[in-house]
Amino acid sequence: MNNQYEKLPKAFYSRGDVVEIAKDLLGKFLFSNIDGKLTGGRIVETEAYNGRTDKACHAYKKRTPRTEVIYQESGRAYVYLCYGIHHLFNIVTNEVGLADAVLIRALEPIDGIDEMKKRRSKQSVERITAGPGILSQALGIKKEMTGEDLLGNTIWIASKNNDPIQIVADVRIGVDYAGEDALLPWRFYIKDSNYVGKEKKKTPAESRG
DNA sequence: TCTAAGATGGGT
DNA sequence: CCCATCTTAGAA
Repeated sequence: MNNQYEKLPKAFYSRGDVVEIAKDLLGKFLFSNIDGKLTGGRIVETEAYNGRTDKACHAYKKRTPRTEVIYQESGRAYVYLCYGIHHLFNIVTNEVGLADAVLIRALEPIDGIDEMKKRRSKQSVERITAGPGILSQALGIKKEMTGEDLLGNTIWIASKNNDPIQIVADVRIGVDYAGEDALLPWRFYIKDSNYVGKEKKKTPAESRG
C-alpha cells in the first residue's frame, strides 16, 4: 500500500461542486515551505463558498481586484486580510469564470510544530492551527501569497492513505450578513477532532435575532 | 474623497 | 463584553 504523501492533482480542484470539494479536503494535508521552514497539518475543518448562488461568498455578484483570483484558474490560493489583522487562506476551485472557493478553518498540526509554535508565540499545540486566522500565521501564509499555485512548492495540499473519517456538516461561522444563505450547512469538520475551532456560544437574545 | 463593515482572535 | 487594525467596496 502507498503510504506516502501525494500532491493533489489539478483535476481535484477543477471540479464543479465546491461543497463536494470542501468535504473531500477533510483528512488531506496542507503544507507550506516558507522562510525555509516546512510546516503543515491535517485539514480538519473547511467551508464551501459558491460565487454564483451564495451571498456569503466574496465573489457573489462582485468581480473586483480582490475577488478576481477566485474567478481565475483552480488550484490557487485566495488569501485576504480579515478585520485588518488575520490572513485567511482559501483554495480556488472550479473552472475559470466560475468563482468558487474553500476556506480552510482548522488543521491538526503534523510537521514543523516547533516552528509553528514560534510563529504563534509558543502557544500550546491545540492553539496553533485551530482557526482560520491562526493557522495562516502558523504556516507563514500572508495575503501577498494570494494567487500562489498550489501545485508548486510553497503552499500545497497532499493526500495519503488514512483511516476513514466521520464528517459533520453545520452552518458556516461569521456569515450572518448573508441572510438565508447563512443557514446553508456548508461547514464541514472531522467528528471528534480536538483541533476544530471552538464555537462561540450565542446568547438567547442573539439566537432569537 | 469618505466611511462602514468585515469568512477573527485574544483579553476583561 | 470589548477591542485591535486596515483593506475594500460602495456611496457621495
